[in-house]
Amino acid sequence: MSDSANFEKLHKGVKRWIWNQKWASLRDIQEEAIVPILNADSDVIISASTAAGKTEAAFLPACSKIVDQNPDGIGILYISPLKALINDQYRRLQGLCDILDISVTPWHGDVSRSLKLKQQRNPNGILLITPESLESLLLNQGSWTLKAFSNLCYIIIDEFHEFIGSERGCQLQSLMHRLEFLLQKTIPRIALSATLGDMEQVADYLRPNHKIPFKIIESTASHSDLKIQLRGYLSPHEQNEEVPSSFEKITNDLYSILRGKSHLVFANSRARTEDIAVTLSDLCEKSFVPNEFFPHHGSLSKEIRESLEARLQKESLPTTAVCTLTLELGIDIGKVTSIAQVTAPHSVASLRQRLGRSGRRGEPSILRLFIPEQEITKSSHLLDRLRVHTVQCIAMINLLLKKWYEPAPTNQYHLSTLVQQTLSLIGQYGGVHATQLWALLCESGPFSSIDQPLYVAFLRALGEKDLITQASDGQLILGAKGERLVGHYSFYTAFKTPEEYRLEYHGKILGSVPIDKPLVESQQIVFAGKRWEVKSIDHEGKLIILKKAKGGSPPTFSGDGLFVHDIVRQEMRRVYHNRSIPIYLDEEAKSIVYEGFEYYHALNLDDIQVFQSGKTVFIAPWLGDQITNTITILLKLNGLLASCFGGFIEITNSTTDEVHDVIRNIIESPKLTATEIANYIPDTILEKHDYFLPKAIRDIGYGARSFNIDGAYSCLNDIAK
DNA sequence: GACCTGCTGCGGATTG
Repeated sequence: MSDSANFEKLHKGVKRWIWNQKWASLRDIQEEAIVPILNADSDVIISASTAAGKTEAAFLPACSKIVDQNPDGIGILYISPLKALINDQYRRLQGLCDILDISVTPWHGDVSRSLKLKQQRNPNGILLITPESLESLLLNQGSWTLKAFSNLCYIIIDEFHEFIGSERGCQLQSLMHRLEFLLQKTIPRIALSATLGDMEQVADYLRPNHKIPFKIIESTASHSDLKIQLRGYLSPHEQNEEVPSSFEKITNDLYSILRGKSHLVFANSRARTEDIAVTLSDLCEKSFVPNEFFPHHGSLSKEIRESLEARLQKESLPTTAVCTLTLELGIDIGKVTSIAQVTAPHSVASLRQRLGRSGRRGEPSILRLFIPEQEITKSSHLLDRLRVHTVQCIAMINLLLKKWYEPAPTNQYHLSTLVQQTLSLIGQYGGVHATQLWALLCESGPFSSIDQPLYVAFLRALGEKDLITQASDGQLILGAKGERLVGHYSFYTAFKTPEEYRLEYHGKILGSVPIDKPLVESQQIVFAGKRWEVKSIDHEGKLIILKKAKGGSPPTFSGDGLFVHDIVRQEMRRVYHNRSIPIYLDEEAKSIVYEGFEYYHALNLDDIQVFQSGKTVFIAPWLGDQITNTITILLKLNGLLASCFGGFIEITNSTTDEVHDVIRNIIESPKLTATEIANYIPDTILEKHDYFLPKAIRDIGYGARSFNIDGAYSCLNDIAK
């Protein structure tokens, strides 16, 4: 530790723990974090990849501080998006905290009541909690919370990037703000984040009102080397027995490439995840070898997922997890040999996170993309001919190498979360004046897009639904319906979850399927990587009993669309324009992408954005889904039969002349606002509590989230020129 | 073409 300038500033117990670890030196982020955290006069953002020692960078100085000051009550509040991560960190912090004689308490829905009671009687040390459990503490135990946290020194937020831009992130911002208001002091926030994009934006999200300064600590340690291969697979036009489909070719290749070592296969959807896992497991059975391919996604039971995570962690048996974004998050599964991505990734940021899972000590990260495309026939669609899936992958890899990542959406209203936070505050204090609510939540809090008149209309709407009511002294209190809503445990989450049926075999729950995509008796399905038949359905108890079977395909899961960003589509256009074929393409992918380039230039898409094919007119904005959707709706409102897919707008039964006329008409007419466009959308209920709001208010949030007016008009202006 | 996260308080039975 002789090269460390700040090591001596740590508490002697902390230094003893570091010596016990036999570390040769502190990592760069750990060294740099010591002074700003000990000073405790600013927020700190520690940004580094997985396994770079972020946890220690935050806790070594933070623990030094609370041991030195020895405050009554809880000294450090750690907030995590995952219960599993709290359990991991609880184990990791034991050794350090034993030496320092400070207690660590995990606090989430699965933690036993006895452990919580112990902490409630004698609050102290470090508390590890989820946002939902913190919500419950503020709402139900306001006075205990005030006492327990009165000497709080730090709030540490793990996996902070997971929160940015979401309803849950907005809830977290509000909870931290409410806690500071309750304690009447500012608590330094320490955010641990992956290196994804603009760190100034991260700081802005960490403390939107900028009450104290922030310090950004980014790891300079470079990522390990990266090896990429993009493999193309053509699906034959006509399905027959002799020619294998691209799915068969992909699963055969996955089997031969991956078997024998440990890997992650990202397949983008739960249905495809199940399909691939069961096909690979069938291949093992056919070859009389033990199965080593297992699915992992959010609809599988906790037991099934945890046993797979444990098998990966143990590293004693070769194990490949075919997974959705569940294994992209920070659960500790060790490193795998390689990553396989089947079909194009949704975002550059998620591709980066997935890559971070591969590359054992000193080994390079290995990424193989398996991208299917359709064989071209006379009737092939424009998107197939342009080979957009393959080109999207190339564009995303280009951006990944440039270290560009999708920024989080800003200026969202999060009205549903505002319903939750308003009710929670009223529940916490018993009665609150409207002006106090607005001052806390909107003026100084995270809902800064909401001005006073809008909030008054919003409160009136809650009153009409009997969620709140006004007492004789003018204070707002919970209405009968509000009491019921706030009193139920489902109130603590900011996000909506659909109703589900549980799937059971031999008394064991395997997982769940959404209720709006029902299964029928004797239907054969694939689930948890195995084949089943539905034996019986108990609609009352929402339970489906399974028996073993031989056939079947995965059930339908529900989900929303995901937006591709403007920069990705612009990079795709650059790829077409340059016609450069990357060296990491295999022969099939090369010829596929070559076909796409030829078609792009045959249509002269470098110069033309509107073109006709038969009775259909296409528009190629080369922009993200948000702007493309906005333009599509503007065209529809002007009488065209427009729809969009994959970044292209398709107008049936029209001509380029007619489309140009309509575009001219749109840009010469008064510009519509996002809210005005949302007025035309019949169903704008998206988030958990949207149902309580009148359409006029809901549309404000919906419009801001779904449309980009300036982007759409500027694109239409370009086309008109 | 479509991802993920999370949750209380109480009654009653059982055990030491």
